[in-house]
Amino acid sequence: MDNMQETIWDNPRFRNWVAVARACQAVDRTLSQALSGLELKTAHLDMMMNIHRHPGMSQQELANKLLVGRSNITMLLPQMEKRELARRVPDKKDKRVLRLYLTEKGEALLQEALKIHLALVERIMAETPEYECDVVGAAMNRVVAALSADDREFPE
Amino acid sequence: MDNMQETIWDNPRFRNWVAVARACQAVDRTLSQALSGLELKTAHLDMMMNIHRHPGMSQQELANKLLVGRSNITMLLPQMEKRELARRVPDKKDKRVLRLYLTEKGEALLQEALKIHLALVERIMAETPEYECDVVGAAMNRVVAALSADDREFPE
DNA sequence: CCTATTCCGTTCAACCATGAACAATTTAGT
DNA sequence: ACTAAATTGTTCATGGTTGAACGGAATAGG
Repeated sequence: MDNMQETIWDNPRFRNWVAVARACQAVDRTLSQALSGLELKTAHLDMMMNIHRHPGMSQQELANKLLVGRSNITMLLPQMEKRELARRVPDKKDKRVLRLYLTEKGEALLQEALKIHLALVERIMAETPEYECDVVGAAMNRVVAALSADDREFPE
Repeated sequence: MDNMQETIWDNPRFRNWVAVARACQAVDRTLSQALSGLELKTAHLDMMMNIHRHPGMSQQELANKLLVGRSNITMLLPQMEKRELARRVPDKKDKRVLRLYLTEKGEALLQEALKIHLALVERIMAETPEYECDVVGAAMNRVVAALSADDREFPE
């Protein structure tokens, strides 16, 4: 009768999601170590990846994409500006917003970091055939969609 | 010619892994909010899940499973002891180790938290057929295996 | 038996992330 | 035009996480 509490571990969706969370944490930790040679934190890399993909985005838009608070962006940006990896340009139309761009130095460092990141991803996915990777990615996109449906709009 | 820098986004493994990391972060954030009603943090839930599955484990073993430092366990445990959710029992054989157990109150709270967690997982996985969930879980287990192969032993 | 090494848990200082409160600016309602 | 509400970025106090250094305890090798 007490096996009711055990039932949850036999639930396929639950057990498999736990595997996802576990893998994600392990990869994050490994990536952090791999990036230490570039004096780069994963938070900075995530920012640079998004600014690279969407030049001129505001801090608010960046915070939404990274799923963090605006204050987080405010705290992290000065470090990147001092290293001359990114710039904040005031918007002409709206004097409240600052638009973000990567410098040449930032783009160069991003490429180095992406090489490391790509190498790690290919190592952990080496045993997984490409069509299975697509199945995984599609499932994860549905996860994000399911959450953004209720929570709020989720721009892409 | 500058499309070389874009190539990485076209890499299936990289793009799909980014989706995994994104989904994981979104779910973590949503779960944190969902657990706030129980006055419970995800870190505490992870600890309780592992202690429930492996009663009598040491703090060191717990830290290894959670992929965190030992100090993290030391900082978190007193809060749970004050709430009478867990106990630390000195080992008779080895006076260095403290063995961890959940109290009745802890087990009860864990069941409540797992209901919330399960409901969330089933919501985000609702659109994904069960056999695809297994594909995802198997791929993630290979990820952990690939990392633990080089880094260190990874007990399960 | 004695010493060196290893292991477990703790402490502490430094670093990060978070969310509420705030000033400046824009937008909406009337 | 004018006030009220909403938006953007910043500041700050709080709490969480980390890694190095430490003391106590067990183990290995003479």
